[in-house]
Amino acid sequence: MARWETITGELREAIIRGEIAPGTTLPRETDLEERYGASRTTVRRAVEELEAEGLVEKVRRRGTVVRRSPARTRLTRSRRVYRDDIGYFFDRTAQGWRALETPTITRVPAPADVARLLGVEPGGDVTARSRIMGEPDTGEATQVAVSYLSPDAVAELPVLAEPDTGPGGIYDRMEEAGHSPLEWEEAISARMPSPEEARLLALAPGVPVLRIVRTTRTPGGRVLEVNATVLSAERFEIGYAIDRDTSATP
Amino acid sequence: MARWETITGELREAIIRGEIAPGTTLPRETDLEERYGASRTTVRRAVEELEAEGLVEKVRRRGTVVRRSPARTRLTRSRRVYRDDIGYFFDRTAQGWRALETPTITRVPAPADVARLLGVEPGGDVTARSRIMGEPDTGEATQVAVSYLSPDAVAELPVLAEPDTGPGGIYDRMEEAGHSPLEWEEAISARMPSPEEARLLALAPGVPVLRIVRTTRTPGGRVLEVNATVLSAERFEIGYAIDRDTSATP
DNA sequence: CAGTGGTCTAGACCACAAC
DNA sequence: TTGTGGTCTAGACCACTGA
Repeated sequence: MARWETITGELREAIIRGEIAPGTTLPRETDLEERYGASRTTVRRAVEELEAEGLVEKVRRRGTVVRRSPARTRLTRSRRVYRDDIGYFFDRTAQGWRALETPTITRVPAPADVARLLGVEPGGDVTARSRIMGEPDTGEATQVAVSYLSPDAVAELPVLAEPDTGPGGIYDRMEEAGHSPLEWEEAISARMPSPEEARLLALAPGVPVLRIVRTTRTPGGRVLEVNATVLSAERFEIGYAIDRDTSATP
Repeated sequence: MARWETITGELREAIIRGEIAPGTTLPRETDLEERYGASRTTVRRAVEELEAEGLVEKVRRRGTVVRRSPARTRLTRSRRVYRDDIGYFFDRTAQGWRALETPTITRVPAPADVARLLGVEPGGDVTARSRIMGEPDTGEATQVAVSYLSPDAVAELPVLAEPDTGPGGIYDRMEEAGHSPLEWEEAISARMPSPEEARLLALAPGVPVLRIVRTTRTPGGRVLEVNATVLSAERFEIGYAIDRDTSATP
């Protein structure tokens, strides 16, 4: 085992056992050098590992602070989609967030999974409607939502590529155009953020993002839109209840 | 901007644009030193960043390889729990995996969120049933599932702390003891793996894990068990369909 | 404004695995 | 076998920010 791994291990154990409490700092780097008889590089390598695991955060002039995990906000995914006068919504708990600005319309290379769903070649440009959602009061960003539009859908309904799509948004426009009732499904995964996502969402190092991909289909099964929402995995979890299939219980 | 950030940025862009194709290698470290006129430390710092983002993987004697993301397997969460002769199951697609060994019973400090659900003090020891699930053929581990048992439940039903809990497993034992029908809910989040999880699941650096936490309650709302399943976020996604609440549509 | 972490250099030897 | 990345040293100067 490398020297730095030994140091990482001892520090990690002390943190998990609570000997170094959340909010307090690890010994400063020069102290760790002395304690372990290692060079600064080695000590820093050891602490970098803890940072990548999301256990500590380095703060200039203060030291390496043991992170306290914030309580996660639960998003309760509706297993039914609801709508009100404004439009469709997919989450009973999302009412507190608002788009912080008008959607940005760009043409971007579709991510591999989105390209597959939209049926365009990987790396091909598609129209994207990007929104940053957050707390209206503080301006704090909590989610980055990008809606990738099928080229066919944009050709049929150019309004989908306008910043303002009118009452009810893109889904109402699609349904008015004869694609009613739309069908949706969602998939949840996670990955490390891009540097831009980390900046927008103010993510600490070592914090992954949850990615919710919602696919919109016509009743015939044609994909009109893929919405990818990215949010801090440290601050959010996605919950749902499970119904018992009583008919099958012996 | 630090010199290493510049290097990271250029390499990242080349990777995303496909100029350095998945499966091929970045220039070797000595070449990067020369190209950027930087020391080895600086070059390595730049590449470490790409590794932490999950974009590249370092392979000895071969070089720094651009990773190709494996296709994700979709777990379709049932919104209903089913059961057959074996017991309850929560996923229509999980049939291919089997426990690779008998459950390990240990007493471990409950993770903070689990402690909260079980109503024990943070850091307090609870009984844990740990299972490694995987491909029966290859022995490859795909999921680590730990079932944390409420102290009350173990006191009432000591069999829950036995490796073999009999036909139907712990849920059948609980229901036989009068807690029928059990109720479940799930929450999905993500985090970076512990070193042990990374080893067990053979995770590359920069790959987070999905964590599915399922809570088992009595009809009266008492929490009997919390099951935490951890799986590679790169190899799995969790999907579900969304039903339309037709009654509410105008 | 001083002390913390951040960046960078130049050089050395090691360990592993693909060739 | 040997070239790749892995580890480690000793030392220097910088930049930010909280005491």
